[in-house]
Amino acid sequence: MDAFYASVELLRYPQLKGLPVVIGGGRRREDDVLLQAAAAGALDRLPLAAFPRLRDYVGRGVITTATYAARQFGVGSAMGIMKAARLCPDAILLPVDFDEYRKYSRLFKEQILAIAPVMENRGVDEVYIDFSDVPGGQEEGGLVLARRLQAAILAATGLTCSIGVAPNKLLAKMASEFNKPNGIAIVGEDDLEAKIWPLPCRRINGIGPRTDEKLGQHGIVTIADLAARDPGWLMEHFGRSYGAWLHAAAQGRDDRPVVTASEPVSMSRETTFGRDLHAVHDKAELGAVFTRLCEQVAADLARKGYVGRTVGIKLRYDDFRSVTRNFTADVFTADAATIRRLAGQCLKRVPLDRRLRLLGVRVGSLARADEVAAAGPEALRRAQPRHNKKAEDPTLPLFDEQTYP
DNA sequence: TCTGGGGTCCTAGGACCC
DNA sequence: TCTGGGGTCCTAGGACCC
Repeated sequence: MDAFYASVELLRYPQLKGLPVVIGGGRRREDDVLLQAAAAGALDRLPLAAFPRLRDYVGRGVITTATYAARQFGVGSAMGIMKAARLCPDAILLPVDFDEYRKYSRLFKEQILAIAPVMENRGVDEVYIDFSDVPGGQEEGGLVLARRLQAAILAATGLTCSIGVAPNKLLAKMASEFNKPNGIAIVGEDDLEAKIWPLPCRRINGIGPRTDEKLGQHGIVTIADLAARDPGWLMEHFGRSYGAWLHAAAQGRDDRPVVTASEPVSMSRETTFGRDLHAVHDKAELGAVFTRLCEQVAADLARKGYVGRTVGIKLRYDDFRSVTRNFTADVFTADAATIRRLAGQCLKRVPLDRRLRLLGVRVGSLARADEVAAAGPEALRRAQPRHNKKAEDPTLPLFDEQTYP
């Protein structure tokens, strides 16, 4: 979807069309004007002067989406809002509204599923679709079907999207970037040299800033540069597995299937504080946040019907270094108090001499709650407990009577 | 003026088992 | 006195993605 969050906001605030608008940060007191207008049902009549501006922002947020008009100023996603405010102080800043984006996410995916049922979710605004067995999917190299999808999505949501059609996911993803916004690009096996190789390596989905930097140090800038390297050399410098993948990706090779269903591996909640907190000095505040995060993860697990046996914490110090601690128990849980107690044990294993800017709680090793319950309480315990010194702590419960009363 | 939140996958080393 | 091979599970950190 094109500039998805921003485009969804423009549906509510059509008067912002064409203006530099960015989405980011949390809701602030200054944003109450938007809430009041929403309550009055007058969002589309709200005068421009009433909207919060980037220059008014105080805090630690980042930009999640910028309209194309805002991008003209060099403002882009993942950029700190304070930095963006210097580039374009007059840009309108709207708070993120995930519920609204999820609503439109469901809408556009419904449209796709009705036409092409083999669809893989890649987050709230992106999917892979297998055209292979869709009637007409091969017409004009996929162009006909792509147009049909765009039309259906626009009619149902008022939103535009960009589609890349290619023999595999790797190339389709790159192709989808070629004609944004509201574009279609078709890339075949024969187009590799002309359309893919001239691109910078960073455009490959799976090459991030770190790898790009390292490639650059070896004089590898474009995908053509990468394709020209010996696979053995790549494996030496980037590891057996990643090196082999880099080689294959540069040749446009990718045999990953379109995966239509998947189970979550973990669920987590984390928060960055308005100011850095000290473990001793701000103990009460920190403890309250910690408890709330555990309650939120527990609620997420319950709502989605999962239990987990690995509880972990993440914290980020004022110097931005992060550490994590995990603990895998013998029983599955979705209970906030149990999660809080296990996470608390994790917290004791981490140095707390610096101020903290972020705290997070995670539950992993997930299983479906109904399946675990059906297996019976005895099955909750692992048949043969692994050696895990912390798991042998006699103060820890053998059975989670909160989750399985 | 620093740098969100929610995820996945991979790696490397240690513990343990057969 | 020296020291297997294959495997699983767990932890911590890191790269990457949306």
